[in-house]
Amino acid sequence: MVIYLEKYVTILKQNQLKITPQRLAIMKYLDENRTHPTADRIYIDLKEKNPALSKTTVYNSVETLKEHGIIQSLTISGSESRYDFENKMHHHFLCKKCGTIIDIGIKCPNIGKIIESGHNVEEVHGYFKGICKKCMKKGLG
Amino acid sequence: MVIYLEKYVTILKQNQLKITPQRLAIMKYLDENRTHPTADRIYIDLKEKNPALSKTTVYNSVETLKEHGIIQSLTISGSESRYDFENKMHHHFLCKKCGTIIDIGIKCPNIGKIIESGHNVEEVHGYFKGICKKCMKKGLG
DNA sequence: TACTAAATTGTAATAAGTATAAAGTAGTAA
DNA sequence: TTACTACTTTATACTTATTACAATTTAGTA
Repeated sequence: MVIYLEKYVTILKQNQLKITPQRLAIMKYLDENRTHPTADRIYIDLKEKNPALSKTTVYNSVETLKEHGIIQSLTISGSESRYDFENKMHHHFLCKKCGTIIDIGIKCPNIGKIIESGHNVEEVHGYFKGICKKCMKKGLG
Repeated sequence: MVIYLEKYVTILKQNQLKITPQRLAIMKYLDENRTHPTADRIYIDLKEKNPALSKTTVYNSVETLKEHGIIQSLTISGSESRYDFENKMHHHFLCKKCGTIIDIGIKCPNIGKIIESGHNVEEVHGYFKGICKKCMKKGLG
């Protein structure tokens, strides 16, 4: 059992963060659920096995993980933040029909230009919105 | 006086939208203030000259203008939507120090790939975050 | 085993945005 | 010009995401 959490323990140690069951559970959840969940979704799902979990802890934890570059957050849907265990640069596609957020494995080739112009770029977010392939096939587009 | 609003009247007519003083004021404000204001900012500034203005009207109006492609909205800062009279595709840079949102006049060259993969792309948003040129020069980076 | 700083928890507060219903107004047609 | 109707505006109440805060608990260390 513990062996499966080794991965997350290592990551927390590398970042000099305290190893708490809540952080481990959140990291495991995000690693295994690459659906870009909201803080509320994480909370509801993890509360099942850990009824003592507080929503504030979820917010605190994702904030900490984000600050250390362990996870990243998206604001694609506008109304709430979503979290992604993948920390390499990639883009996202939001389907307006089914709400699914799909990972788009491309890099932005424009960053160089922006850096050249004098800005210091720390984060890059590429969001596409429309109707996804599946919904198009169903004739929902 | 009226002559200056002609531009916005024409746009509303082209979109078969009713011409109301509130919509004209909001369009004029967004056209003249390319600072990507929030709904609240628009409301506060326009309320000065039109104390009867309602915040709901601002939300309703920007939503309508957005649906018709007259303006676009950004979710770069996470906590609230911002509005942009410019409706051509361009990207944005948010400075984490001074909060300024700078227009980046580049196009995303990746859209073709996403369309090829079967998705129907309706919106493209490119967000960069970091420290802007001005703040870097001030040594705030 | 005991200590301390950091993390967790529950509650309360804030802020952005939405729902609703009444009142007002723009566009149209007689 | 008038009257009509659908759409718009307004004010208020409500919802939802997130943050603030203070008390309690716990991880890491000596």
